[in-house]
This record gives sequence, structure tokens and C-alpha cells, in this order.
Amino acid sequence: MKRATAQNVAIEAGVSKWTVIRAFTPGASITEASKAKVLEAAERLNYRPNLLARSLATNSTHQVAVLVDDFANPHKLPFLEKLTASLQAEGLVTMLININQHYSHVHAILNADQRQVDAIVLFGTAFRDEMLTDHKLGRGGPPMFVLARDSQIEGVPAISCDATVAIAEIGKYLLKKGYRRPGFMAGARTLSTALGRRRNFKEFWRTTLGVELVEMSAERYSAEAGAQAARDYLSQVAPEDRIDVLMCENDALAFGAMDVVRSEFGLRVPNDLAIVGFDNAAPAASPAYGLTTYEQPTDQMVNAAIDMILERAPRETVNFQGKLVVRDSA
Amino acid sequence: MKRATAQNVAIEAGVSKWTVIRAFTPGASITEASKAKVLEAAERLNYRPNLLARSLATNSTHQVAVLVDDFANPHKLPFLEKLTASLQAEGLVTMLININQHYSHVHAILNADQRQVDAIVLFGTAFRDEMLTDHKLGRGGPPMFVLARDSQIEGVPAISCDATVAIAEIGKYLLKKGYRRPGFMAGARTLSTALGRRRNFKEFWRTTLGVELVEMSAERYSAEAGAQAARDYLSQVAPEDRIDVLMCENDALAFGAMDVVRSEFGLRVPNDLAIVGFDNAAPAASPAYGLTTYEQPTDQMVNAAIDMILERAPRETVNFQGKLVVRDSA
DNA sequence: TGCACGTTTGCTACCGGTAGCAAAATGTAT
DNA sequence: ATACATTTTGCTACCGGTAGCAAACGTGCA
Repeated sequence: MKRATAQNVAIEAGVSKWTVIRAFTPGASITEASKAKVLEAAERLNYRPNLLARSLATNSTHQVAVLVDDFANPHKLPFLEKLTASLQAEGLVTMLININQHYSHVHAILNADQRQVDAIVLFGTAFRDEMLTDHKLGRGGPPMFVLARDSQIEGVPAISCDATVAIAEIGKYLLKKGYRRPGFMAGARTLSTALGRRRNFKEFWRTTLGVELVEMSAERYSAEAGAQAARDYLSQVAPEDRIDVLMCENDALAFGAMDVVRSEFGLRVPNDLAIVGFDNAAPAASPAYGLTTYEQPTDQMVNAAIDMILERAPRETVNFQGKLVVRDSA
Repeated sequence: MKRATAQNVAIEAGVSKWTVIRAFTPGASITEASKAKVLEAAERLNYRPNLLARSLATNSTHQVAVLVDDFANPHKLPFLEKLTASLQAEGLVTMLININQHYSHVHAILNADQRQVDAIVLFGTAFRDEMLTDHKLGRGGPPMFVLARDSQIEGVPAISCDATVAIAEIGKYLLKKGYRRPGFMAGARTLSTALGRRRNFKEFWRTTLGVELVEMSAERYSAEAGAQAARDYLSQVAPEDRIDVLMCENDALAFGAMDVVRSEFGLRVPNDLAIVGFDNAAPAASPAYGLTTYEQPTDQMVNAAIDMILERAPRETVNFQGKLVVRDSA
């Protein structure tokens, strides 16, 4: 059975299709009598307005594309939950796009654009700035926002957690606790804009203690990659030369690193090697990890993003302050 | 700057808009000469076909709504990754809908329907069957599928992991290992269709050993809820009366339970109490948990779902076999 | 009863594509 | 050069709504 259209309902109710439309338009000029008549006919035919047609005519889809490329990070899930819930509360729907080897940012943005989404949110994805500036993907297309990550790009505001403040807070805490030989584990081949945390951390130790940061890199942002990077480091460096605290770019890396540190090298955390993460993902709170980490104000960030999408707030980069969550690992 | 339309390009290229359309339709009848002319003009105007208009005309959006209600389960993330990637590989796009207190299945299905999605996937969501049968949401709307969960509903095929086989395999393993006093932790107020695992597990022990299953229920499917349920049980039952193995309906519950068992009650896993989960979520593999669990064939399930959506396979309930993943916890 | 005014209803034009037929252009055989 | 087949192009009608104007309707008041 084909879907009923406003025209079908109009005939059923004995009115014109415009009257039918009005019955479904809040605040439209229509008498109670004909509204009732129309709604009854609509009920009989199981009519529901076609939002595709509406979107075409009104030039607004109430759809927001959300690009994600980092499904190995458990922190993404609750963040995504909050984001979708808040979008839905505003009548917006989420188009989730998985950025991977077979589906690039360019693919995704082009597709989202052609589907006339109201906004595109780059949710913590890794990309080269040129990608956005080169491809003239910008002009005429939907507004874009970078969420949970920095952005240097003109016209693409970022909604993120202030890395400078966060790293300073972590650094001060570690300093106070007496750690003196810091290491940092970055994920992936760190793209320019993703270097914030590392650069700030490095700078912190250099200016406060004049100490040089030991750096290591994981292949990706995942527990396995973090485990491998930690394994590489620990097996190459003599015990007496080891760092005494390892800051990981995110919790996923930290979990993998902690696993290796404890079960493969028999080291105690934090006594032999302290570990700090970033994100406060769910397992961090478990006694199995007890990871000291940094929590981003996800609610605030999501709200800010939505305010910008709906133009209730100026579309410009904003930074929020998170908070250090101290547990046993450092 | 407004978006260019086919009509604009037509004028720019000195042809009719239908010729422009043909230049963008693979296999359409058009000479190389005019195609080149059109593409060049299109490039100049930065033209991209409007997929909304196309969808309206062709009655097919290439959008699939995916309903999720269980963001506390870390297993959802890699599953979702696979699902979105595979859909995208087929040219389909994911509309992610978060089912929660403020946004019910009825909301979601109605909205997805009005947006003319090509299919609706209920991805492991908890609902009462009446919801689908009552609300006549079915008739005329997009085809619906239940993924990673059972479904008894006429006309709504399920793509899931065979609970009977899975539970039998787990049961046999536990029996062989010598466990004799089994417990089961269910999540949420278990809805009729979600009872499969529990019922099968209960039946297994009854028929093999004549032993009665100890049952407990968590408030939700999350580590915290699992922790609380385990806490309640352990603090109410005398040590000598305790179960010797606890099967949890999913890994999230198992993680919480294991945390409490070990750190709050000082019990050793598996010696004092063995624990088994279901899903093989990422942390299960970590030495911090080493959880014995059951892995669903997510790839097969996703592929099967997509084959049904695209009508490459008959739209009928299918069950796949997973595999037991033995680790240290049992 | 007639007129002015506000409300309700119907209308045309449009959003940006697609389907499929008819006309025009091109190619081939005689 | 002509007849005919084939390819290419342009056209009308349509997908299912929205915007905003114009006509029809109803009511109050002189």
C-alpha cells in the first residue's frame, strides 16, 4: 500500500490539499471544524507528512552530519550518546559518518553536503587542514564545526577542551607528587593540529624543571597500539633509565600501556611507573585500572556545539575547562 | 552564494537541464562532447546534484535508520563501526537514533518513516513487542529489522546470534570445568524477548545437573548496574552458600561484577567465584579482566542485515553461531 | 440590507530533481 | 540524394510538500 499524500487526504476530507497542510502546520489559519475533519481523514489513511518534500521546499533538513574516525576510543560512546540525545531534543537528527580508509573526509563532506544537512560536525577526527581549505568544500556548503579537537581553520570554529589549562593542571599535580622523569605517548602519526597536548606537556617540563620529555608514538589511538608502544619502550630502555610517569594522549592508549606495564613487565603502577590518561573513559573508574585522567566537560561542549548549529550562539571557537580526576595510577 | 542547480549549469553550458542531468547519470545517453561541456560548466559553478530532490523523485533515500538504546555497552562501538562502514560501502548512510526516556521507539520510527528511510534497524534495543504491533507503525512504512537480538514479531526479521547454541556451549564448558552452583545476572527489567539467554542457561543446569539457577537483576546494562547487583547479592548471601560461577548477560555487567567481587569482597576470580560475560567487548581481552566470554559473529551479522536491506537475501530471521572465548575468569 | 473588515480557503508558482515520450540530429545503406 | 535506423536532446508531467497572494466566506455594525 502506497503512502498517503496530502492530496489523498484532501479528497478523503473533501477539502483542498492546502487545508490539509494547514491542519498539520502549528499556528496556521484554519477553523477547528475543518482541522478536525482533516485529522480524522488523515488518521483513516494513516497520513504522515513527507519530511523529504518539506526539506526540499523549506531548504532545511534538520539533519546534522557527525563524522567520527576513532571507534577504538571507548570515550566516544557516551559522548555520542549525549550528542545524539541533545540534537534530538532540538528536533535534529544525526547522520553518523564513519571516516576510514575507504571513506575519507572529502567523501563524507561531499555526501553530507549533497544531502543538504544543516551542519557538519567533525567529531574528534584527524585531518589535514589543507583537506578543508583545498577542496573548496567550504563555499556554499553547510556550516562546519570541529568538536573535541582544535582547529586552526578560518571559518571552522572548534569546540574543545582547553589543552593548555588541562596540561598545566596535570603537570602541576605530577610535579607536586614528585615525578621527575616524564614521558608522553602520542597516538597515530600526530597531525599538526593534534599536537597540542604533547607540545604543552613538553613545554611544561622544560620550563619548570628544565627536563626533556621522553616521547613515544602509537600507531593508532587504541589500547592495542598503546600496549605495543609501551612494550617497545620498556624493552628498549634499561630499568634505571626509565621514565617515572607516562602521560598518554588518551585513555585508550593508557589502558593498553597499563596492561603491558603491569602484566608483561611486572611493574607496579604507580610505584614503578605512574600513568595518566585523558578523557575519563568508563574503564578508568574501575578498580581494575583506577586511572588518573582528565575529564572534558562533554555536556558543556555538546551544548555549545548545538547552540552554534542553531545560531543561538556566535559561531566562533570556544574552549572549556575540564577537571583532573585523581585515582591510583599517578 | 546559493547552490548551483542543474538549470544554472544548463544555461552556463548552453544546453537544457536534462542534458546536465544526463552528464551526471552513469550510462545515460549523451555524447562525449556535451558531457565534457557540462562537466566543465558544473565545475565552474561548483555544482553537485541535490540528493534530497533526487530522493523525492526516485522514492529512495539510501538512508538507513539505526536505533540504539544501550550506549553503556562498550561492545556497541565496534559493532556500530562495522555497521556504518558496511552501509557506507553500499552507498547507504546511517541515521543514528538514540532511544531513551525522552525519545521512544515510536518517536524514532515515526520520524525515520517520515524521512523516508530505506530501512530501520533496531540495533539491540529493548522494546515490548506490542509497541510494534499496536502502533500500526508497520504498514506502509520502511522495512524493519532487529539486529543482535531476538524478535518474535511477524514481519520483522531478526539477525542474531543463536542463544541456544551459545548458552549450551558455555554451559558445557563450565560443567567440564567443575562448576556446580551457577548464577545468572540479567540486565534491566528483562523484557520477554530478552529472556533468551537466561532461560536457556537455567534450562541447561536443570536438565544436566538438576540444579536451580540463582538469578539476580541489574537495573540497566552497565558496569555500574552490574557492580551494584553483585554487591547486593554478595552482601546478602553467606560465603558458604555462594554460587561458584556467575554468568552475566553481557560484558558490561561482568566488568562491574568482577570489580566488586575482587576489590570490595576480596575474592579471587576464578578461584572463589568464576565469571563469564557475553559479547567479547574490548576490555575483556585486557589482562586487567581476562574475561571468559562469548563472541558474536558481528561481521556476518552485519553482512546479513545489509543483504536483507538491499534485498539480496530473503528477509527472514537468521541465527549465527558465535564462539566461546576462554580466558582466565572461568 | 449593505458594506467593511478579518478570517478561512484555494490558487499559482516553486523547491531540484526523475521518467519516459517526442522531436531533432546524426549515421548508414542503397 | 534519399530512406531509414539509431542516437541524442528537449519536452511535459510528476515526486510531495511550502510560500504568499487572491478569492470566498463570515461577522459586526450602520
